[in-house]
Amino acid sequence: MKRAVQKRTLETRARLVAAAETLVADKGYEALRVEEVVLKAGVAKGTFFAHFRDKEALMDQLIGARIDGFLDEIETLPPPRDVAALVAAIEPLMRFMTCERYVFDIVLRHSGAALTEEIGPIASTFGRYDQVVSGWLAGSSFRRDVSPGLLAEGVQAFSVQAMALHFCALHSDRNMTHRLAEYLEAWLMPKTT
Amino acid sequence: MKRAVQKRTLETRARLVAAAETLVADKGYEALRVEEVVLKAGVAKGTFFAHFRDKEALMDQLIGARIDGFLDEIETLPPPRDVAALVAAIEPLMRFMTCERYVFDIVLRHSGAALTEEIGPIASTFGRYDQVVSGWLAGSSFRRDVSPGLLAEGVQAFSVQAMALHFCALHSDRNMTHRLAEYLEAWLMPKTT
Amino acid sequence: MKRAVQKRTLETRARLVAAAETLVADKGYEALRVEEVVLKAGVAKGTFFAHFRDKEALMDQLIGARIDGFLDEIETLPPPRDVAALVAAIEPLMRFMTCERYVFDIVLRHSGAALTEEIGPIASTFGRYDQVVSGWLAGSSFRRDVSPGLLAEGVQAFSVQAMALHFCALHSDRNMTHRLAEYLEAWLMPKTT
Amino acid sequence: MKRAVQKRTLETRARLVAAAETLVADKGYEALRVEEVVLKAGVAKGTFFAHFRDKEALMDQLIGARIDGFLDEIETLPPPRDVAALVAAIEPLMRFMTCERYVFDIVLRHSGAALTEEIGPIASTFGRYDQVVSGWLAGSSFRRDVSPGLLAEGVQAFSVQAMALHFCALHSDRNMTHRLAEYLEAWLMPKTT
DNA sequence: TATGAATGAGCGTTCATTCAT
DNA sequence: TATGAATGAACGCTCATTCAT
Repeated sequence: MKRAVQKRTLETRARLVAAAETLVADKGYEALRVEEVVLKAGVAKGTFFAHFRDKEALMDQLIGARIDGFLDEIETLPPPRDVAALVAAIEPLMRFMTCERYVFDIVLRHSGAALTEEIGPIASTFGRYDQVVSGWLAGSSFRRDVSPGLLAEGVQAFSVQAMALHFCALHSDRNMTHRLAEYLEAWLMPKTT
Repeated sequence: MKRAVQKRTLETRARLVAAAETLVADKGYEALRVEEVVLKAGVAKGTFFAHFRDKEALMDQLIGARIDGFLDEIETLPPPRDVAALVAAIEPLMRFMTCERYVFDIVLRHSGAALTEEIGPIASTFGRYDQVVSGWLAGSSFRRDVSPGLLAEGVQAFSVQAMALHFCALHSDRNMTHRLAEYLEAWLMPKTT
Repeated sequence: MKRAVQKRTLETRARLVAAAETLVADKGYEALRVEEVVLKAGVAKGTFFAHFRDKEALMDQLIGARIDGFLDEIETLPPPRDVAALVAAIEPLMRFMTCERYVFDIVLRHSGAALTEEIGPIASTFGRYDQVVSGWLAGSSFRRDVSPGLLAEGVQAFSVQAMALHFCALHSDRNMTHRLAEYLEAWLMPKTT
Repeated sequence: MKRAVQKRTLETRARLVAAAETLVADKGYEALRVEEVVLKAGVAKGTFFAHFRDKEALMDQLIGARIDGFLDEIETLPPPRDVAALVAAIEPLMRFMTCERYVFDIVLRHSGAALTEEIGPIASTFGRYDQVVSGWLAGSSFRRDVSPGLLAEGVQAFSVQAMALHFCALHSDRNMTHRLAEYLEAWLMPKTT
């Protein structure tokens, strides 16, 4: 009995998410309006707020799902052997995160939450991300004098830095990944001197 | 004649800034309202926008000035010999930048602008910051296999990471600097492998 | 200079009130929607709330103005010589106040506020009302063993009672005034023990 | 079989009422939410509306029961000999009715319903109240030139007036009863002139 | 009877920004 | 430059009530 009810709930929630995704695909994340979402989903406004604490919660859900998709993709890849491969693996995800300044801001705002108790969709992806990268770095030819976990955190820090600069400098596509590559070369490679 | 006008202009601007600073000291940055600023400064709302492109421009001014103050302090310090000293030197600045999530967000938003043409107060401070840190790292016992400029960018990336996590994890004061120290140990020390 | 600005303000306010009055004439007070008012007045929603604290404040204004109109009428009348004349004088006002349950409720809610500092339009009319009735009762053949002011308060109390019952009992028009007449006969006439 | 069902029905209803009373004792009448009632009672929202036509019906029930309690108390009293005694007898009831503006509004809304067919709990209490007061006034030294029934209605009218003013004027406790005493002195006492 | 997800209209609010004077 | 009324698009929220199961 409880199941049946939950089913309806899940359906409604799915309808809201689907409607939102359609709208995002059309106009982007920043332009998303709660009004339009409920209209397209064919539900009442109150229903929206019964499912999502606020608009930001929907964004968390939406963006988190997208990131998870990229991580699924990334997890299928073999551990990168060098920085170039690592950057290439991460690139699609970074490109998504920087598709809109608005998206990047949201991601950043949730980036550290992984350490808190109330973990939302985006925050969870950071956990996955760390695990994946840590795994790669654990059994690799990369630097080994520090723990893979710390290395992974550094990769995250440099990724964020590269993405942040992406919004300021001349927006050539190459810059972001090139900059990241340069960072990681210095961060991950065993001492060559 | 021109001078007289400029003088009045500067006075008005100064009055606005002073009013804003008083309000910030009282309620913090996020709670600052243009309404209150013009009220306290004794000018009309329209006047505000004759002096500042938008509210963000005032924030830029306000926060930039504070950061510059910290940098003045930092520049008087002798080059740090180890990571601990480096972290200690940076700490007051980091503490200010994380006094409010809102402030941190603004700082981040302007952090990369240094590479752009239109450089605002906050962006300028990043330039100064980079120079100071680069200078420190240039003639030091820290890692030398990469350029001081790149090293400085790394210090910035890790600082941001540490500050970002500060807002999520359990907010003990120690965490932020400890985490940064750990990062920088791995980033700045000559690799021993 | 200040005057010119105030003029615009007053015009806008007048436009809002006029729009509201048109809508009320059409659909009644309860059906009044802020949305429709601003639409008809051709102003932004924010403007409405810059002029009226909330919807209730507009209602206060609207209903207060109507009551004032009735009081203007009442003031032109000669002091009533008997209860029948008194009731007849008051009747149009009572009829307005009971035109909608919603209106009566608002009037009641503001009825006693005359004694407070923050006196709104409706509350002010109660002051006028009291003065008018007191004046009538002062030099009259009505009961004189209590002050005219107290007598007037009693008239108010019985009017309210009659109106309140109007909404419950069988809604014949005669009831309200008849009941009031009966009350006032007992309240105002010299006691004959 | 029917009995068993009725029993369960009554139990559920009692649970709802008990839950509501607890909540009211805690936060007052106005803050009562159906949501919280069903939560505390451990039933579904729909169940609430299977037992009460609407929220107002529960309020009617709740407040009516309280008033009945006061009337029980009042009925044990000997007929008051003077206005002071009468006011003292009524005072606890008036104090309850003015414990919240919200309560007073509800009471008022139901006050005249006694004359209608569909008599709810609160309306019934007004019937009792009228009977009690009429009884007191019937065989008393109070005014006798008008019927006890009419006198009782006047007492009601003045009580309402006193209570209404209680919400506006300076909220000293004395005002309400003092004002009522003054009213009733003029309303109930035989002509003294 | 019981369930509880869904309804839904509308209010209040926000506040940086604009523009006619 | 200065003025300050007006803008305006959403968001959040409310919460009693309904209805399909």
